Amino acid sequence: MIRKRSSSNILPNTLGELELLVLEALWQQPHLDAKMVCSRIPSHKQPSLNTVQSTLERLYKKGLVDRIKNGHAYSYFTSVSRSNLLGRLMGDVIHLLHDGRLETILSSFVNVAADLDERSLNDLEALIARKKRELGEGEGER
Amino acid sequence: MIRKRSSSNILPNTLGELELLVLEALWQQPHLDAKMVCSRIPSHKQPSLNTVQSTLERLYKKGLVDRIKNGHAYSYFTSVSRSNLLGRLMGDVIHLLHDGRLETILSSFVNVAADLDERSLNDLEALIARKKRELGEGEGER
DNA sequence: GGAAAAACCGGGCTGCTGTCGGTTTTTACA
DNA sequence: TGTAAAAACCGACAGCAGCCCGGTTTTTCC
Repeated sequence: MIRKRSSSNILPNTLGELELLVLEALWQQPHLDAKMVCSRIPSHKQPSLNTVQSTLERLYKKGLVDRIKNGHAYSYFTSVSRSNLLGRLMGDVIHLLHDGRLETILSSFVNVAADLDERSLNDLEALIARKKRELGEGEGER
Repeated sequence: MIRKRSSSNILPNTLGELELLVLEALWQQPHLDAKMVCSRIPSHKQPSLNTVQSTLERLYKKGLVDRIKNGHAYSYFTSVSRSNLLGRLMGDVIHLLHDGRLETILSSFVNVAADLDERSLNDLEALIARKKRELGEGEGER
């Protein structure tokens, strides 16, 4: 019997359902204390205050929220923006599965974006154009 | 005590480390039996044959690999391409975190792609152009 | 100093993956 | 055809992460 290492989800620390709801609440309205966060969870899945506190604690340890003592209670706020987190998770997924060929990544993304209408594609083009400009200016950086 | 629902990772069925290694092996060389898959796992984390079999079974239930009886043993092969899976996972992440504004999604992605050089951006542009053309043709569909 | 509120601690439960051992079924071959 | 090897199948346990909360301690604020 060896039975040494175990588990290990390849995307480290994926989000749980409640964790997401909590983040959602804090993105919508930063600087809430645990009680406030709790009251902003959709009523049909209202957990207890303690549960919310556990969750906030875990998010804090993960670095997704930060907090400051505000009088008697902690005041929580997200330390990453929504698009920031989205980018991070996409980065994880990509890193996990890319095979070195950019084509793979790009076409996957464009297919994901396939549901999007034409305007979205235009938006994407605009963003790319901007990125290219930045790339051109900043040359030797990074 | 209520203690009803529990857990629920918001991204359902994320991949484990071994699962990924197995998929990797099958992408590289489809139609392997369990033994073959096992032998293609990097030696520093060689699991037992049974472990690999369990993993294949789980991947099968998840619909990520398929198999056919080939003589005495099953022959396994992936039922999703790498870029397909990548797209699916990205879709999950996006679905999880998008806020309705496309800008959020797109800018996240482009930032992820920030590491990419100019040629990548050109590739992406080309893909978008193609997508737009498809969109133009297929009009009233979907 | 005492009550109320918040933080903290610890523990139970679930679901998922990794890890196999042991048993049954199938195959192949002598 | 009978038997040994190989593969599938079954079931079990460990570990971890997330959910869920009751109870205790600490802090605050009159």
